[in-house]
Amino acid sequence: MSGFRPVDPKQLFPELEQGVLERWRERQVFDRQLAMREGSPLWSFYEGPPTANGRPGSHHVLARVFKDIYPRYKAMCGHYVPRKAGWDCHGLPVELEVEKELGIGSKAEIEEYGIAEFNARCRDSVFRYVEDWNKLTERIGFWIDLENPYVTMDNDYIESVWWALRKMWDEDRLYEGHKVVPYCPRCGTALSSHEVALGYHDVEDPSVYVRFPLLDSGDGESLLVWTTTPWTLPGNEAVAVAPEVTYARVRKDGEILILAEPLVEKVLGEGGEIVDRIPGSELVGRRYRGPVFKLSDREPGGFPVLAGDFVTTDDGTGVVHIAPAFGEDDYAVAAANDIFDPTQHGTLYNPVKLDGSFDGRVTGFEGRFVEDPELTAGLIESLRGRGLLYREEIYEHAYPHCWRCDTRLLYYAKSSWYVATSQVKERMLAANEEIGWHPGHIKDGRFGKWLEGNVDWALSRDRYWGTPLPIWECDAKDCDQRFCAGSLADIRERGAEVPEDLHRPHIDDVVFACEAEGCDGSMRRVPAVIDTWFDSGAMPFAQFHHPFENTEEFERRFPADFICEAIDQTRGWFYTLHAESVTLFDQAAYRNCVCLGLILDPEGRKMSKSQGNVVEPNDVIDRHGADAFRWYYLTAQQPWAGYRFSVDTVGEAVRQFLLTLWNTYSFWVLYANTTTIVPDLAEEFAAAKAGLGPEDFSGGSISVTGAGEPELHHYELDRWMISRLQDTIGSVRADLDDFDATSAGSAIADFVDDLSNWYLRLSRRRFWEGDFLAFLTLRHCLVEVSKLLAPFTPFLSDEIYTNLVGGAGDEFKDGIDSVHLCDFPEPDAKRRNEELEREMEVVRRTVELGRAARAHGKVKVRQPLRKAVIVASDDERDSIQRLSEIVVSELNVKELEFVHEEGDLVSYRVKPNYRALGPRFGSKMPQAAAAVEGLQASTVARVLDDGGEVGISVDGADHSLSAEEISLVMEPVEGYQVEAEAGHAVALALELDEELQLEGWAREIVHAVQGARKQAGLEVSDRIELSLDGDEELLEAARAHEAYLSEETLATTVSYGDVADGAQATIEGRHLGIALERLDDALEQ
RNA sequence: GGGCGAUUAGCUCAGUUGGUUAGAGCGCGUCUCUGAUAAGGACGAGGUCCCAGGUUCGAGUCCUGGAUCGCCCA
Repeated sequence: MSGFRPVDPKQLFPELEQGVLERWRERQVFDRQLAMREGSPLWSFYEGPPTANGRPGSHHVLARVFKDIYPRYKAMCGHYVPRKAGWDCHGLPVELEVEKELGIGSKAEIEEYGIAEFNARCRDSVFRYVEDWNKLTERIGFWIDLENPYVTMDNDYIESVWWALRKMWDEDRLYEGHKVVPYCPRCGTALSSHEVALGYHDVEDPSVYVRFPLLDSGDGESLLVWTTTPWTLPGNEAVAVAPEVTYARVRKDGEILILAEPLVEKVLGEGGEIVDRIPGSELVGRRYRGPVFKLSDREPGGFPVLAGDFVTTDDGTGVVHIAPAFGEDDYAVAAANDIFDPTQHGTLYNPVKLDGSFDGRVTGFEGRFVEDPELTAGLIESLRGRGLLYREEIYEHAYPHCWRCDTRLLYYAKSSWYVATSQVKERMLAANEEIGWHPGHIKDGRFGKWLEGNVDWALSRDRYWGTPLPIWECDAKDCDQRFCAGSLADIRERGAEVPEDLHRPHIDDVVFACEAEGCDGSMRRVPAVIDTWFDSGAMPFAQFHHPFENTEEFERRFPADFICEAIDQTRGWFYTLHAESVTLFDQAAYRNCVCLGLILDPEGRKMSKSQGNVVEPNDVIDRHGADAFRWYYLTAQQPWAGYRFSVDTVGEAVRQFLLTLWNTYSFWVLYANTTTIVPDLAEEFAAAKAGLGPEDFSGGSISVTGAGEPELHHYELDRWMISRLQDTIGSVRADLDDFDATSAGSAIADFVDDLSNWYLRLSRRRFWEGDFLAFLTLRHCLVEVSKLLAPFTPFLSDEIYTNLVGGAGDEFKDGIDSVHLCDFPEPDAKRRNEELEREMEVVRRTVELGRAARAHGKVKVRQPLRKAVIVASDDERDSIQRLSEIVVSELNVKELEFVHEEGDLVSYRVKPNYRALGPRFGSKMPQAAAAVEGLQASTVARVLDDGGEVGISVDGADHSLSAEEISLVMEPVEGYQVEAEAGHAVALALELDEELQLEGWAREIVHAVQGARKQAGLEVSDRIELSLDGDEELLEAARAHEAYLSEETLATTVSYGDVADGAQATIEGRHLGIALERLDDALEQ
């Protein structure tokens, strides 16, 4: 092998990623991954279609990162994971964009402009930013098939949607209802409940208390009525009271007001006198003077008081004004009391036109828009002028607005087409039980509760750019013939031409003769389009044009194994998929759903354009790279918790993890490239000696070595690292199987930290000495980590993999030239050694304590010390002794001494093991604990050591305790310079003799010379001629350790006392002059 | 008004069936290491685990009530 691509330790990741992207394109890695897994068990992913008529933002990156990681993981685990992109095309947002461009704002203007041209513009605008989307998608490494996306406006897609509607029609699940619905007067269309849910804002409305004078009452009594929507008063036709509630006749300021008794004080305040109490039922049937406002077609007269079970005394007055056209309860109670006939058109009194303005009947307010504050003021003024206004106040409440155009919604009686989802509510709830929600509380919480409150889906929209509702009605007066098309063939069968474009207005031109007996009417399409959400919920089958073709493909991929969107889709896509799937196929559409939280700015505010706190994804990527962006999202916290996010927080993710990994990798490559190549034989020999065969190392195509042969304790370090790798692989798999990228990521980060800051730091010397086993171990770990990381950070991991396995010459023995074509690592129990991992933990803790002791004793690590005295239990002592070389060299001491019996350094303390004893002693635990702590520690130690049991007495009863129930803790005796934590301590012998002193100075000199080498710009492998001058004590130290000095600094000769001009150093106040010359230079002279 | 979630160090977050010294990273201060060096390590300061009750031998963890924030609904 011809070495490895040199690695720049200061590599800019965004640049690197461009190169990797290029390589993926050239080698067609994504296509090959798919091809390679074809025929394997399919793992199905559904892409929730975004709309490409806006630019993608950071929150889209979040979704796309999580949509990417699990499919990548499953593909590496051996599944075939096709990933089909999709685009959501229809709907109001698109229409609104076009309206804005055209400078128009009403349906009348659209129709004047022409539906054909309008929809053509919608079609064009849908993909306006698709290039931005495609670029960003590629740039962040989201692997999805953008070449063959499903497109909800395609005829094939529409035909599948029609098929679904026809199926529902055949099952009597599609019906026309006349209902009071939330209605946007600007958009001219009703909204479904999940759309309404999107648009609640807090608003301050004028609320009014209005007198409704009762007829037939001698002394001027009035019902007191409260409303927050004065514009509905012209539509008033009745009031409702709660029959069970007691109402009060209250005299105040010379008039009598009637309202619910519990509300008297709240509404009227002090000074009212209750003159009489009457049950609500007695009010029913009385009449008041109406209408409230002058109407050109209504004579003044008596309007009725009705009983309404929806009337409460929570707020208002307990007397509810009834405007049948403007409220669901109003409509129902009025219909029930024969105020109008719901089956007869025109009997419902509705003085508001579809555009939200009063019609000509509202005298004095004709043509005024009902939500206009000035109109409201005018209405209130009129009430005041006629002495009907009792009080006016500001009422703050949440009121629904149109989720797109922000117009206040009206509740308005309209006819609309519905899907009877409430019929399948129980089945939806049952299917929900099968879904794995992440986080889990969505199932019974937000989603489950939403399903329990299910109401029928208002499907139709009186708009233009959407899937046309495929229902035709006969236009003859008395004919109720209707027809729902479930395919293009259905239309052709009736002798009509199918237009090339199924959208309006072309489909509106499709007219058939009525098929009813003796009817000569024409069948015309109901002009509505359907809720866009129905389109996206239809994607499981419509993306394949099922059932007209690809039915097998649909069946293979249904239901999805995994979907993922932001949590706001609970009532959006998560619901529409579920509702359609249960209605059509009686099962859930997805098996697992990951919900993502919101993206907030660093102050915790929602990111929005108007606040100016939006982070542009490309800014993040240009600065830190896509992997950093991905890594941040994947590991910063549980994704559903939301993110406090800025360009800088992503930078932290880079420094902490990616750079650590990169440094480790670049270290390996640096030394691998400066090391000579030797036969594979030696490599195998060494590996065998370490208990590891060549099969234990991935790749296998490299051979590196040098002069050094590993020492025994190095094998332990290698084995430890390999064992930690198995552990990490196991937990990463478990976490990813559980859709927990966060935990998986932190397991990898922990491993890389161990690799870099323990394994590598302790092994550096082995690398510059050319210890092949160290090279193999580190390389193996890096290669395996690159596989673990491939779903997380696909760029960096592929860069590392291709270089370490393929080398500079791209020589891939097995043809696998990308990490993304690899199998995901599997843990190998044989190579796991938990005992060793525990031992290493003890060693690391000991070293940490020793370092702390040095810091406190103010002795540099470079200064060797005679010994470290370690307090440890027997087990721990064994561990430390087995790995004593590590401790000795890390602490830079000559020897270790162990203390495990009571003595100068340590005393025992006996502690109860609460976890073990708690269940046994229960409420007697405090006494038992006291008894244990009162035991003679050294005796207990001896007895337990011999495998015996210790007796205690609690409340007169004797108990014997085993070793597991008692902790023996060693504690350092006070008064010594030691570092201690629970049960462990390390003390250092701080006295220096001459030998130690000289050795310490020698190391200082090496350090100074290394600094000079570096300053002179030498390569790490350059040999030098070295001259030293200065303090005699230092020179003596240099002479005493000359071999060590030359070896460390690669000095072929060392001379003394003739340094004219060189580097200057000061060691503990003593002067040292250093001159060095690179050997080649020296030879040339 | 209802539902769901959150509240742990200055900041961002962990905290595994309840078990007796509550952790990490960043930031700050003091050292240190250095043939990975715009990194690494040690030490230190910094916590009424939102509050109040309760259950328990024992509560950051379980229960009840409340506060604040967020989301969702009405």
